[in-house]
Amino acid sequence: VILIQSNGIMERVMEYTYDDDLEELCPVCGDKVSGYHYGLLTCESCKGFFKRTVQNNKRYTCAENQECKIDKTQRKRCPFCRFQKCLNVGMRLEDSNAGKHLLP
DNA sequence: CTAGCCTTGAAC
DNA sequence: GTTCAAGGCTAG
Repeated sequence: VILIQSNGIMERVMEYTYDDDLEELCPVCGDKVSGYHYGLLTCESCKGFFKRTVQNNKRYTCAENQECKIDKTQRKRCPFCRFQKCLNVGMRLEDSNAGKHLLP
């Protein structure tokens, strides 16, 4: 946790100490992030994908053992595991008051 | 179905 | 008035 103070008042709080990833890639697919989406930094693809999936109650099935490695190439092959990973990294459609900057 | 751009709303 | 993120729309 990093605290940046200015004039003795806390302005911003950084949480989540990622060690390998620089905060510029999706934790899901590894594409370039476009900003904060659903509680964390994701790319436009995952934003749209997650939206489509959750909002329309999409139902995917994994042909394998639900252990697919999700990267920029395989993410299209297994939407099920992609979605699993989205959930696993902490994406939430509504109310994801987690690692945002300062919102009520 | 995927993914980028555009639009809209809320917070600041 | 500006910025950020959610949502929508469309082309491939």
